[in-house]
Amino acid sequence: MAKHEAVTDLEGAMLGLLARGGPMTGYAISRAFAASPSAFWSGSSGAIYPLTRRLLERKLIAGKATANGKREATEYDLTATGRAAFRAWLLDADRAADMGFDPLRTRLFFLHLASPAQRAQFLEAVEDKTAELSSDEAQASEPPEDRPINRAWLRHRLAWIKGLKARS
Amino acid sequence: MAKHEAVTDLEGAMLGLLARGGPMTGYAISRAFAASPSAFWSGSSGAIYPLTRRLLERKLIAGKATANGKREATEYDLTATGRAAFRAWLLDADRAADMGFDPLRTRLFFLHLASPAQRAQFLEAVEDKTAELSSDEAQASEPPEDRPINRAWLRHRLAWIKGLKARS
DNA sequence: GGATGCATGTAAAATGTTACATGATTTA
DNA sequence: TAAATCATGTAACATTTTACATGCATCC
Repeated sequence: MAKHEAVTDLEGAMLGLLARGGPMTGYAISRAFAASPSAFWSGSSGAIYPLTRRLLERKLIAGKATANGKREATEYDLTATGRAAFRAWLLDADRAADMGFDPLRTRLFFLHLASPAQRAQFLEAVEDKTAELSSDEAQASEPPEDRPINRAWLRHRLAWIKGLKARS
Repeated sequence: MAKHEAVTDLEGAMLGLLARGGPMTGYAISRAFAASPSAFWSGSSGAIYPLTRRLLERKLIAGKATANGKREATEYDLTATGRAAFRAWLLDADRAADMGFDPLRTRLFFLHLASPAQRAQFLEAVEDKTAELSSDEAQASEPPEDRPINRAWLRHRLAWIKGLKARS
């Protein structure tokens, strides 16, 4: 698995979208990121279109003109090289085990600097908003395949928050 | 709370380090980020020194020359404005409730594309590496105040992984 | 005396954000 | 026919990474 095939997490996720539901237009990829409940990747056109160009240059994806009804568009799909790069990214347990960026965890390191009342109010608000993310309305915009994964993640996060409240 | 005081998460975390254990030199701030178990922020000098300059310009921190033994250095601490900005960042429940970036969650959306054997091997490896992060050796480099927070986070993550294995 | 740690930075490069811009098609 | 959605992009800007660079102090 050559180093020159290594992809970033955004690239890996984009290749994953194509592996799972491709071929897709740049616009569809953009919408998929924007629909994610995480605000971490905006899925803006300023991120997606330059990225598709780079992946085309590296021959990890290939474009094909299509006439979707009346509207013309370019749909992208994985090449064989792209599929290999995606698998290497997907099964990279070292990177998967990293703690990543968690805006709640980051704040907890400093939460003892706030008053007990502020802490309680904060945890209560975070718990409410987290519970909201599990609601059917919030999940309606997510792809059905993603929902159980996010649900399980949120369930464990709520358990964590409950523990924090009990110990605070 | 004026908009011009709004800080990013890296800025908030840096202000938090000073609020918790300041005053600190740029180098000490850099080491603190580098010692974090999360690889998300490298804490490189190329990130930290320009950031301290920006926060100085915004008057959220103030520098003071010190003679720490023989070695001369500049130590930074929060200003009153900086403390207010830190508190606004710390207690922002909307941002705290975001799902952030989780390299495992990101991969799970696509893990069904791998074979059952690959999936099992992957989850096993991630579980092992996650358990390692809870070990005393791994935690030795973290500040003592951070350890229980990371321990609890890792405990809930391990429960999640166990659930994934059971359902896979 | 050499390695390690403290301390501070810069330079080049890549990445990603917000905002701007255009135009076609479909739906209400 | 007006608004929303599809579709593609660029420009300016900020941030962050990797790599390079320097010099002093301390420990072995």
